[in-house]
Amino acid sequence: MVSAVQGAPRDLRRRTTLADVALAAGVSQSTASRALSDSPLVNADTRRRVWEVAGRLRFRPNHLASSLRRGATLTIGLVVPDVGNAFFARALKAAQEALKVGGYHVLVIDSDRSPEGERAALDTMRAHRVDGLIVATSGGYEDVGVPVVFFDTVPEGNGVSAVAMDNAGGVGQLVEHLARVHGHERIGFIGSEGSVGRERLDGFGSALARAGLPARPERIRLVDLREAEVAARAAAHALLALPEPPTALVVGADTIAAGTLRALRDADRRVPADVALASFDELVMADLLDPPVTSLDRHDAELGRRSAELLLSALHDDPRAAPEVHRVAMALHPRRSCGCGA
Amino acid sequence: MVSAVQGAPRDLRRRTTLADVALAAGVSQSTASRALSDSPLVNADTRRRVWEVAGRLRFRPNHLASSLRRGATLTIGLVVPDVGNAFFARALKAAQEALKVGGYHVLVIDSDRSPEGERAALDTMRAHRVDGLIVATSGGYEDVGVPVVFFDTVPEGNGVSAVAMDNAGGVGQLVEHLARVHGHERIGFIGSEGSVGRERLDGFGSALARAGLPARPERIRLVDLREAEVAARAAAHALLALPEPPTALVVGADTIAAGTLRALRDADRRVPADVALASFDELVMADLLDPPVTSLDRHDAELGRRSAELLLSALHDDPRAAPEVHRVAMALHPRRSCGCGA
DNA sequence: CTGAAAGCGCTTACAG
DNA sequence: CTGAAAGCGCTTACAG
Repeated sequence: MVSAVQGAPRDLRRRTTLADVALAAGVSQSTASRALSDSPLVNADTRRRVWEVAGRLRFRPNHLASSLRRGATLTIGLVVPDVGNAFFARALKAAQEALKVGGYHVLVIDSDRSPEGERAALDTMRAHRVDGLIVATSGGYEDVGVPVVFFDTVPEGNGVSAVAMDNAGGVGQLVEHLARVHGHERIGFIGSEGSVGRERLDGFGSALARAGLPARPERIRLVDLREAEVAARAAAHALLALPEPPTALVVGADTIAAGTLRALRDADRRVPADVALASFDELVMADLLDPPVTSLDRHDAELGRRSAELLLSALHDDPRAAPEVHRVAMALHPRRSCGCGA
Repeated sequence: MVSAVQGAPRDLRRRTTLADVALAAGVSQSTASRALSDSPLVNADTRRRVWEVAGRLRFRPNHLASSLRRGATLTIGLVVPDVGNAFFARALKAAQEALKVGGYHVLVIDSDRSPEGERAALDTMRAHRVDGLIVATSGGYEDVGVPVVFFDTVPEGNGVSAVAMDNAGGVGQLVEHLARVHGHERIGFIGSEGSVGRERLDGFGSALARAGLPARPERIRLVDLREAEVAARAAAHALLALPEPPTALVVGADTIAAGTLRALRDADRRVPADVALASFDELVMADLLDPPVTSLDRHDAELGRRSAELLLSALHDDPRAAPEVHRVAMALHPRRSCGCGA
């Protein structure tokens, strides 16, 4: 049976409360509470009886009341730049699964990739008295007074726990592959703004240097991730219009790769024959694209899961445990777009 | 500045409470409360003073306490089969945005596509005293006693509000296009289990009949969405191995399309020359696939947004308003995989 | 316009 | 092992 939106008047069908259970079980509210929390302080028969009555009356303890009283909500706040994005959606899913094991639930708020949005999200988290936070920051982070684990980004400062990809190392692998294996010397880069983008950009610079290639500022473009596909398309067109256009492109995100592929198609450039392409993020269904796009392996779920685990250990084990920064190593997955394969 | 995971001992840095604000502002707690809720019952000067003090002390009202007292949490529960899935992730994002306007926050729980997971999710929602629910059911729904809007699925029974795609009509368009425009007579179907899958399957049957084509049970396969890509690949192989294999395939989801494309590639079938393909859901970056896949347009965000709006109106306007079922009409987006285009 | 007091539904010292 | 009572931090009749 399914409830109508109209439902019954709130007042009549009062929810059953602990007092109701205690009354029906013929014990005090204290005892009922202890019985239901499986306290050893309660007689086995009493416990059984209380549980039985609670079941019969369909008692669901009011989480608000118990949280208020105990000063803990068993709720974790997750702040992400964009829940609709595949990376964050999958990380969320994995974090949620890991937190469920510890009995925690998740309040997710989307910061919309803006510092103000993030501050508003953190405000709400504070009002909801979350026990801990997992934050992929867009630059608006401020202390909420509960344990935090950052993910995706690693903010500057000490005493911070974080789980992030090895951004610089990952981009390095892409550049190295294009340079060493495929002999490219004019490599362009389309990246993103923000701290993750900056790490990837830095990685690009260092990798060029290591490969003995000149750094040419005009071959670098940064886009706003809020409009990545469109902006990347424009950026790619700009790179193709250079007097000496790049023969290979490294792009800093899957959405940027999509925009870039469209630009290459607009401009009738074959990939990889005319321009090679390698993307940091693996594209969804990368193997089915035309051409399949070379990228680093994804670690969406792993990042989510590990952040959750780190937070759980901060919450449970030793609250003063040394903060840890985990960098997830990235592995290259060559496909046709860089020039590999058939 | 960024907080360490260790943080300060909970006991010392007590959060500032309404009583603190009242004390510092030299008013009673009642007046402080009224001032902060912008009640007209309070003197303008008093109000200003209280606000000023609250700001200075960085007062954040405890949402648990006010929810407990007022009997409303301003929180909406969203139950989805799989938050990591693009459709649900985007619908979630849109629902969240629409609910934010009404001052509501969202507690999301993943049911993992199982009735038990859904029941557990609903139990948690009840414990958290959400004010309303948006549910994409996996078959475990039971009344929680708050207004509900279903989305994606339309449960049987009266008095239910729901927003869903026109599943039967959508599949009908795909079949009709393959039959009428491209002349296919042997059309296979790979769909999914569950109520949405059933509607799409039914739509397939009716559309075949309308097109005057025979219904051949062996040309139909249903897969479990929890392993859609793998299962669809196997199902497609099975269809290709039939004595009279289909010359065109209609698939009931984007993930099924992905598995099917891989099977066609395994079997060296060209698309659309050997086998045409049309998918219900648009694939991510559909235009960049090899080949671009014909599908219906996506309405992820629209479904999320409209569910949220329906719930808001049930919550605010008239609690006894007649339940509404919205069916979103689907539009065909022909691409190369069905035989259209260059 | 303001304040003292009750109460939302729990949990947990405290006293037996 | 059990119960009476206090209290978590708010909001809101009720009385002035």
